[in-house]
Amino acid sequence: MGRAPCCDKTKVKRGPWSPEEDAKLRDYIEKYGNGGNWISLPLKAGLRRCGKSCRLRWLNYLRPNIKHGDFSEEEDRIIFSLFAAIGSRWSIIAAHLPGRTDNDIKNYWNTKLRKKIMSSSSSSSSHSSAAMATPFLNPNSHDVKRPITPSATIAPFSYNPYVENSTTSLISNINGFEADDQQIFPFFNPNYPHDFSLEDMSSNNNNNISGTSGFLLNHSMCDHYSNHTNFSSDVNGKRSEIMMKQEEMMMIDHHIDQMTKGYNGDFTQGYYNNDINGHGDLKQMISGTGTNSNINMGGSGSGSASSSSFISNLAENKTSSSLLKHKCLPYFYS
DNA sequence: AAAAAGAGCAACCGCGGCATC
DNA sequence: AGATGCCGCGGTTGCTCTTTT
Repeated sequence: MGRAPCCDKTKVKRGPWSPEEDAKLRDYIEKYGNGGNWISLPLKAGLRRCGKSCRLRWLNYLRPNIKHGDFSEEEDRIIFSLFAAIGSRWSIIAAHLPGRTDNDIKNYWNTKLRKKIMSSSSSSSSHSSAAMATPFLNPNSHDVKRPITPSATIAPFSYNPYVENSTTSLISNINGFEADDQQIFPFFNPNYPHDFSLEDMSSNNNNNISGTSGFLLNHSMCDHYSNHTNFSSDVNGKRSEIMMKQEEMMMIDHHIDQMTKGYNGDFTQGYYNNDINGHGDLKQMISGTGTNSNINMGGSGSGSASSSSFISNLAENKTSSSLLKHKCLPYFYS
């Protein structure tokens, strides 16, 4: 006994949308929105279409700021990296590519990128972004563990104290990796003989990971740092790994350093801001509460320090137990 | 020039999860 | 607590256009 159909298929039009239908749908949504109910929308908008079809048409084609056309190399790189990290969760990947839809990315992957990977994986020792994603193409691989799906671990939209918007953050979704380090590491980093720290990168000028965007922190590291702050890998009772950009690691490092040295005042003055770290996760990641506790860099407080001086200032404050010295997995996206 | 094969992509389908009753 | 309805997602289909034979 299956689910009842969402609409009467014999009474709705199917197949390609005409310009007239597009105009009706666009006009209606621009005036009234979808009213929180796609099923009833077609009737109100004067369309003989299934509500799901309307939703799809709007989200994938008519919505403002949709980007059509060729993907850039940077977008390729982001897709490869995220695919390597989280697999075929297209909506999450799409959230990191403004203007691109999950459907677009999925199609692009199936028609272009997968072939690119196949050719890349056949060449033996590639360190390319494409090669990083190859493990997913071989589900029987003994070397690689796929992350189990979020639905099997935690609800995808359940509260996550590390993020302000759980629906769009990669960090929230990386919680799907409910596995231990030994499983995660070879999966995520199949092309590197060992893992790297941020310090390795700066001191050795290690070209192998030039272009990396950040690191995957395993839950052991998160647990370690939970001694200093509320920064912890425990989310809703589930252990999880966290992806962080280099500057985010530096900021947390500095925060911990200050606390270790006895500073226990309010970390309210912002050198945290979106301009620097690119997304809004860090604030709650550091504070654990989502209320205040931003890090105080100790500068003028303008919050507008340039990213480079800001990072170098932070790097000078590294402690011996620095986060920056931990071996982590490099990852590659914007 | 015509047929076949391949590529690209919009749209459909059904399932899982969440919200509500 | 269970039933129901809706949304969102990922896999798949099938149409159209292009390339190859």
